[in-house]
Amino acid sequence: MSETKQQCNCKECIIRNLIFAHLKTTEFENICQQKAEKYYKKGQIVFEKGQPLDHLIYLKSGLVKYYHQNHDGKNSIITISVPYDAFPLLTIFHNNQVATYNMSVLEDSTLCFIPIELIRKLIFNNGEFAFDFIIKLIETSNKTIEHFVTLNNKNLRGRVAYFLLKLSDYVYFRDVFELPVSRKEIAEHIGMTTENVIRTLSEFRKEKIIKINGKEIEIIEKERLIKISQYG
Amino acid sequence: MSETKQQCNCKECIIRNLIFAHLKTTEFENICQQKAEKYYKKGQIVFEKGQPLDHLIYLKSGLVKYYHQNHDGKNSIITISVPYDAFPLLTIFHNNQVATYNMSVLEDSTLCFIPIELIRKLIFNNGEFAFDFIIKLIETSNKTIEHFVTLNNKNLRGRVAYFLLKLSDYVYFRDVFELPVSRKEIAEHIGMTTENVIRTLSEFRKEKIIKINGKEIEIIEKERLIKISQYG
DNA sequence: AACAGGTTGTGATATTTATCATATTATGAG
DNA sequence: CTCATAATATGATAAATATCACAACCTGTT
Repeated sequence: MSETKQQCNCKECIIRNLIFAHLKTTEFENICQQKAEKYYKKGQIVFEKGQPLDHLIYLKSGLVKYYHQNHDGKNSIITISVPYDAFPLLTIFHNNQVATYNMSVLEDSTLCFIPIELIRKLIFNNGEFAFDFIIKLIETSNKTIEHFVTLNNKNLRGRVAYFLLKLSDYVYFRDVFELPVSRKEIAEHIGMTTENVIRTLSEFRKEKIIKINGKEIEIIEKERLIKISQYG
Repeated sequence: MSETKQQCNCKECIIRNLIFAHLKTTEFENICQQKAEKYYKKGQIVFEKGQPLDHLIYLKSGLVKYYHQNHDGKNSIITISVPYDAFPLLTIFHNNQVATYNMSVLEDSTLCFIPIELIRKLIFNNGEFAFDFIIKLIETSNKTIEHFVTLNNKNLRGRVAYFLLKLSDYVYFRDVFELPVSRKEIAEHIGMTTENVIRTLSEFRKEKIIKINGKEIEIIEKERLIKISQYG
């Protein structure tokens, strides 16, 4: 991890439209001055369970995961989060500002750190900001809960199909992409074993639904994948 | 459902300490005047997916469930919610104020309806309220997400044990209680089939971990149940 | 180049869970 | 009260998934 020399001036930052849309100029400049932008290399850990969390950490570019580590060493990936995703809002002000799960970086990423204290003051002093913040919070937590409910109703093939479609539709916006995670991590996200994820991907390949070339996936028959995802 | 004649005067309402701790007297009186208290009988539906939701509906007494209805008619219970639980906060301001899941009443219950518009105004005008609201939101959504992650790492016996312990420790605060839900609903909450929930409860009975008398459950060997829950 | 360690891949087998069938017992409606 | 229906219960079997074993390949390091 290293702070970049050239920090963003925040003027055109996308996050501004998402949760900082209703800040006064001075408020925004204050945030921009106190923020810290940091660059993480693939695989680096941003924070771990038990660690104090006194910044709102949002993703500017790259890809990250939030995950639980279980007693027996197995992980559960709670969510894979794209730039400007609102998930980080769920990590702050929680559990006395001590992390209850881990965050690490799946692809080289730029993260923006904003002191929680600033966010707290904004909530207290700027009702419009507070409202935007609440809306985002509610949307993102319902989305995450929905994810788990959805998974619970799918079998192995359905889960793998669902995961591939999510990457295609919400992360890469195309039908050919490099898997940003290992088969093991897919398993940790959809609640299956690594072997069965590999096997299912191979099945899809044999059925000519997808092409596989190492980490590269090409979705050939999207319609069938959608069918399988819905219930297969 | 029927409105009760004698409405609560809100003076000693527990919710006041939870999310309305920092209201001015006038603000609180305003809420108290505009709220509506309603009584629901066991089994009644409070709202369904697709229905407009323009009230914050919190539970004063009784027990409720929030649940998804799947395409094939099967349900998934997202959470079972006790009085003054913060889960209702997640239901408002979401999806253009249209419900994305259902809510129904597990035991005869008294619900308090507060117009969302009042909440919105409070968020805008009272920073302390907004902050309390956000804290509760974050706590409850993390708790719900944690629930699903936890379940994913348990087998059938572990899930049933976990469910019984939750009822004992967070709902009834004792080791003897009446199950507020059918075996089918337990299955819908922990993601298993009804038959296997029944079978597992019978197993626990045969192993003298619990006693079963219809809906009444008595936990005899709590330590073993905890062990099974942790990983059985 | 050689090695260690992790990832991917596949088959055989064991285990877990779901499904189907059927009986018994509650519960609610009329 | 009586019937219909749902809930509980249990066994037999089928299906899904996990586990174990092993090989091939890739990647980074010395």
